Amino acid sequence: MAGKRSVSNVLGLAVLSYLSQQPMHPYALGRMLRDHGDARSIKFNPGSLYMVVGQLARAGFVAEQETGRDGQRPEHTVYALTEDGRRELRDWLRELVAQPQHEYPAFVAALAFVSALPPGEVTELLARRLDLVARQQAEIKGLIQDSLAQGVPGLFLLEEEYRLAQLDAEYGFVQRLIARMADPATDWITLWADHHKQIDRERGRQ
Amino acid sequence: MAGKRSVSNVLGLAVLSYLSQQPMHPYALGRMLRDHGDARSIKFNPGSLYMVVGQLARAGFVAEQETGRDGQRPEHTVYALTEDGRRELRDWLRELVAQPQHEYPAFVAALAFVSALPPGEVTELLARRLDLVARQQAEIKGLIQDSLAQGVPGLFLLEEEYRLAQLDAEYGFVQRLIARMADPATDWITLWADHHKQIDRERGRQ
DNA sequence: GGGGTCATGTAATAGGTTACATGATTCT
DNA sequence: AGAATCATGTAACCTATTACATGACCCC
Repeated sequence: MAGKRSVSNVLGLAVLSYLSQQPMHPYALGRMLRDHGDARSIKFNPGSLYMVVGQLARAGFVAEQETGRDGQRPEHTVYALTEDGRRELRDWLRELVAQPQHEYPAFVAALAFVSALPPGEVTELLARRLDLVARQQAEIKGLIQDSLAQGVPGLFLLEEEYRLAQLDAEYGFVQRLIARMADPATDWITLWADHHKQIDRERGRQ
Repeated sequence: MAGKRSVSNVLGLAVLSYLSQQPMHPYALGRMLRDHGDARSIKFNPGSLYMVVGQLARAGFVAEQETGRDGQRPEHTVYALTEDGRRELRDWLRELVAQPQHEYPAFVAALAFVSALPPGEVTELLARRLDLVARQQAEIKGLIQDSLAQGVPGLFLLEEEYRLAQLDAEYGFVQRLIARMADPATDWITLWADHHKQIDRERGRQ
């Protein structure tokens, strides 16, 4: 729907969202990100934050409101959302909710080239992955339980539930993959072996 | 396992993998990426390719082998994998297969801030997403069928099957989410309404 | 009262994307 | 023969990450 956003880093979305609740200075935004757990959903490092706020300001989505100070701490510039910023926030969210993006998870790349490893080793590696995925699932479940226990409404835990659903699917996929590789009917062994013979031939030629 | 790879862009993994089959020049690498469909798994644009090849060369993973030409086309530099490069390829793959990375899909960010939109609208947007997810599923299924029909072994379609599994999970999640929002027992409505009252209050204050 | 950590940010550097340049081949 | 596309890459620009600087506050 929107050709190209003037600020494309999703960290900007977080900034717009926080500023829609009250004006803030960048450092406070960073604290929010960390404390409110949104740094799990959005890649965050302090340098990028100032950059993004600068971009948002140039685009007219936020405006310097005042430059204040707290006690004898360094001065800080407080930013507020503009009317354009409010529109951008809603429009951006609409796009992200309604339109699935084509993404590039690391595991997809790994699968695309996994035949460069010998099959026996791949089976072992997948088993290790399975274990680590299970740990992540447990961790997220714990996090959700703790949050609910502290009174956080489920509405604010949707990201984590989504991650969990993705991890469940990944777990199943990897399990089935391991089984398929072990199954003699699959017949990847000869294919795989040929592939490696070719690699070795090439290697000899250098 | 590896502290920090000297080349972190996964496009470099694709380059290492192709070069393990035969020496090539960057443009040919680009063609492979496109034609072999790996550009669906790895973000690719021509500029980045030359950059990454340069990084790999500085790191000693690939080396200029000769500078040739084809017909009267411009000269081109052919690169070959080094022994270090072969090691890096295997090590990198091992890491990517065995260790799940923390990722930041756009939809996670959307979910984290979705309460900034009114609930009625969110339901509609989710329904549209559902439709688009279904289309992607169909597209991938078609792609897999076509490839199998043309004799591509399933071993080289794992990425697409993985994507499919993730999309299935996403479809289910979104469906359940829509249902939960419609369910009176969920009781997000008042919460959500309060949230928006606060936003409006804030808006008035500007 | 000295050693950490917090608050606030800037500057340097590296990484990635877009736009363009140039000649060859191919199409109509 | 002119237009379009392919082959090959370079350069300029923008984005993002890392490293550092400075003074407060806090702890023992």
